[in-house]
Order: sequence, then structure tokens, then C-alpha cells
Amino acid sequence: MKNLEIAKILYEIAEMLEIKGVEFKPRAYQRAAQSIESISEDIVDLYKKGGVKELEKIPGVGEHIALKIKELIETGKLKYYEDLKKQMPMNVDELRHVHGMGPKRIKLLYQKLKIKNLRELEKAAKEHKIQKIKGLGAKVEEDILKGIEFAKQGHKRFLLGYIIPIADDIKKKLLRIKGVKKVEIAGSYRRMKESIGDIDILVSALNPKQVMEHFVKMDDVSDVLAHGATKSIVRLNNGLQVDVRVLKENEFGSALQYFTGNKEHNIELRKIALSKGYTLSEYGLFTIKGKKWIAGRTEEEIYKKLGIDIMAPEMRENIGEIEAAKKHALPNLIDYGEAKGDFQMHTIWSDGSNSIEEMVKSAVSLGRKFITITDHVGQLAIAHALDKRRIEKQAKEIEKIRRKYDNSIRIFHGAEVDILKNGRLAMERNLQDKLDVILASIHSAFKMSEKDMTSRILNALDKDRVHIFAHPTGRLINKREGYAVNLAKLFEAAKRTNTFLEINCYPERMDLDGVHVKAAKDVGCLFSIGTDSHNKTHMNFLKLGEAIARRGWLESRHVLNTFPVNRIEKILEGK
DNA sequence: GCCGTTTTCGGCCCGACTGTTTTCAGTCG
Repeated sequence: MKNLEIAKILYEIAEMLEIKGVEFKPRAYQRAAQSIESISEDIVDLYKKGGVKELEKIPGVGEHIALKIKELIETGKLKYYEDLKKQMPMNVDELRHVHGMGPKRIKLLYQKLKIKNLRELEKAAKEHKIQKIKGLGAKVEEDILKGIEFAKQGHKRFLLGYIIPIADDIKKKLLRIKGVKKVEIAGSYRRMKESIGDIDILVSALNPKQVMEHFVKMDDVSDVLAHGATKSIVRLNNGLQVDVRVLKENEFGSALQYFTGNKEHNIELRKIALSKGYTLSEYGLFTIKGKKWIAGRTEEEIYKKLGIDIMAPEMRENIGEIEAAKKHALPNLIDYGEAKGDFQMHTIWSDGSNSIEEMVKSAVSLGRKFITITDHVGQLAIAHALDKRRIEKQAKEIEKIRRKYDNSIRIFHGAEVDILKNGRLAMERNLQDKLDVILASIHSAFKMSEKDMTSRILNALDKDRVHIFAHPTGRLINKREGYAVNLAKLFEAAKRTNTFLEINCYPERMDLDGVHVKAAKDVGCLFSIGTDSHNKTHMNFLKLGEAIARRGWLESRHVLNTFPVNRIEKILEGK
């Protein structure tokens, strides 16, 4: 049983309790679920290590939820959950994903119309039965139908790498409206989360109404979901939801703080505010008595008044940053622009679409100090994997290009080599020794058991010349889960063998992610960033890698890409 | 059900927008 499976069950329990009208418990289950989602340790390992007591150390997990998790791990089932489901004739999970369907309406529609699932909800709406219920109306019915349409398309999250240009474009459009002074994009975009659900934009302007008018009429808007005096929400043609709020100047900092979140981080902050006799909202920090305004113009002054250090938005996930900020022990994060080069890219030699020289030219124009050509080697026929003969030929071409560009950039000759099923690299050892950088990765037999996959990888790290273990979990966002691997053992092996863990920042991969990076850093691992570029425009993804590093609390000393090139050379040669 | 610089009981984050209403409940973030 995996963390995400357990979290999902806890979320479902929360939803069912909400429908039953139980107070406070839903929040408790949600909080526990959220917490379990965001820890990097395998919850089964935690339980094996220290039993129920160890589980209770997870924030939001107390005695009772810990016992329920124990039951899930040991029996694969949970009686409390099964009993709740028996009391709940409708498919709560399905109905909850329709925009506008909350617990109260799910309950009401079951009581009045016996609606149990999406299909029955759609039927009732089309037959106009919903608008006849007291408290609902024609508009609600229409919105439900729209919500069903959207839910049917699948509610995948959008990839940060592809959303950044769209968000920046909207920002530019808003800045062009007369009277607009400031525009900031908050939310998961500002936290640089690898996937985002919607975009939250904050505007400081003299004329809120006019901003709202312009915003809902932008090109590319397919639906207006809300249009108020200071807040509007639209959906773009690609399905992305965008929220805009207009604020007064002395609210801007508190709003930016609030809408950056995440939610759990904010809840913790508000509790701190209450403990100090303040109340915190998007409109500012106020005294409880008398509602006197204390702060809100900037984020800095809010954190300061709360007595804690301000941290980078990327860290605000309630995974320990507030405790660190209280103790003035926040890390000195790697900055954007500190990664001076790239440790993974492909060319027309394997499955890329640009030549080596085109990649080099592009890298030079981006100011990169080094790049690494890492075409595929191994069994990936689809990727035109290289064999020994072609690697030697490629080496000659790289040598030629090096002479041409020598002063402007260091070109490492590397390869991304498959780790075969038997745990050996698909490249003979004496050839490994001729290359500057060996990336090893899994591209086949994904479905091995965790035990077998773990020893497959560890074997390669131990016996072959592996500088970097690439895209360590193998996940593809929205497409497939990673393969089963014991990350604790992997991290320990990476440290023992001086293997860098890759932060692969191709938008679909973003692998490792921030949570795993933080866990690996805590055991002493080091990292390399690779864009995994398959054409020259992909090299721009490098800053996404820096973002993951920041989300994983890394300092520049943890990231090979920030080292001077001659030091990188020494480190690579040392293996 | 969880949690503690108001500690083992009594709280639990806060506000905008919408639709269906004549003052508010429900949903969302």
C-alpha cells in the first residue's frame, strides 16, 4: 500500500464525513491525507520501523488515524471506510469532481432525486429535474452540465514548463490596461510546483472594474466562471482556469502571501497570528481587538510581525519551513541563474532534432558555460541508440566542434546508458572510461517488483562507472507513475558511490521532484540538473531544474551545475 | 480527530462570488 493510496482513502473518508454533516473531522482527515501525500518516506517503511508510534509523528496523524493506517497496511482494508461507504449509496468521489457539487448538494440531490453518479446527474440535469428543487435553479442546473462536460475531459493538471509562457503573456496583457500599477502571479506557479491546477493573478490598480472588464474579454477566454467587482475567474480555450483579483496597495503583500499559499502553510501562519493576538487574511494582519491594521503592504512585514523569517515561495508547502523560519535556520537557497550548464541533452545522433553544433550554438547564446551531449546508448531502438562504433564517430565530431568553440563553452561527451534488466549498463566498461560523463537510467522492464528494481539499480551504481543516475523515479506526470523502487536505499547507495542524482527538468518528468530532493539531501546526496533537451528550445527548461532544487531546499553547494567548470572536470575524471 | 508559548479540553482560517433568495447557504480557493 503506497502513500498516495492511503491518502486517497483518507480524502474519501473526509468527503463522506462532510456529506454526513460531521463537524471538524473532515478537516482532520484532509490534513492527515495532505501530510501523507507530501512526505517522501514510504509510509509502510515508517510503520515497519516504529509501528503506530512512528505514524503518529506525521503531522495531522494522531492515535486514531494511525490505527486506521495500521489496519490498511496490515489487512489492505479499513472497516471504518467500508462501513462509511455502505452508508453512502452515491459515488462521492465521482460527483465531487464536478465543479459546483459540494457535499450539501450531493446529499440533497440524492435525497430528492436518488442521484448516485455522474451519469444519473447528467440525465437529471438534461431532463430539467434539478431546477425544480427548492434552493436550486436553472442556472445551477446549467452550471452542473458544464461541470460534467469538463469533468468528463479528465481533470489533469497543467505542466509548469508549458504554463509559464502563457501566464507571463496574460501578465503582460494586464499590465497594458490603463491604471494598472502592479501584476503578480501567485499560487502554485509562484511556488514553481511541477504541475498546476490554475493560475492566480493579483493586480494593484486604480480602477478595479475596468480591469475586470478587460480580463473577462481577453482573447482565448472560453468561459467566464465569475465576474465580480474585485474578483473574476475565467477558463481559457485550453481548459486552464485563471483567477484575477484587484487589490488596494496596502493589501498587496498580504494578498500575495495568501494566494501564494499553499493552503496548509497559510493555515499554520494564521494560527501563529492568532497566538500573537492578530488575525491574518488576504487583506492584512489586524489586531483581534479593534481590528487595527498592522501590516499587509509587503510579505516581508507580515512574516516579520509574526516573528519568523520570510522564506522563498518555493518552500511554502508546510513541510518544515515554518519551524526552520522560527529558528532562523532557513537554508541559503540556490538562486536562479546559478546553474551554469546542462547535464543532459540529445541530438540527431539518437532521438533529438538538432545537430550537436546547433545545440552548442544555442547553449552559447544562452550563456551556458558547459553542456553535456548524452545521446542514448542501449536497447532503445526507437531512440536510435548508439553502439560503440557510432560513439567513437560521435567523439570525433565533438572534438571538431570543441576546436571551433573552445573558448566559449566546454562540451562534455556523455551518454545516457540503459541499465539492463540484469543490473548492468548497456555499454562495455572500457568504453565507459572513454567518455566524460555517464548517465544511467531505466528505460525498459518498468514493471519489476520493488525489490528487483532496487537491486537492479544499486548493482549498476556499484559496479559500473555511473556519474549521474538520471530521472530517478521514471515518472511521467499525468501519464504514468514511476517504477517501484526503494528510494531510501537508492539515496543511500547514491551517497555511498558518489553518484549524483539527476534533477531532470523536462516538464513531463520533473524527476526527482522537490519532496524527494529534500529527502535525498537530508541523507547527504548531491545533484545534477539536466534539461533532457530533445531540441535546442528545450534548453530553456534549465530554470525549472533550479526551481526543483529550491523546492528541495538545496544550496548551490549541493548542485554540480553551479561549480566552476574546471572543478566539474576534476570531479567527473575522479570516477 | 488533532493539537498545545491561552496545553489534555475546547477550540478548530477566512472571505468573495453566485444563485436563489429577501438575509443567506453553498461552494471555492
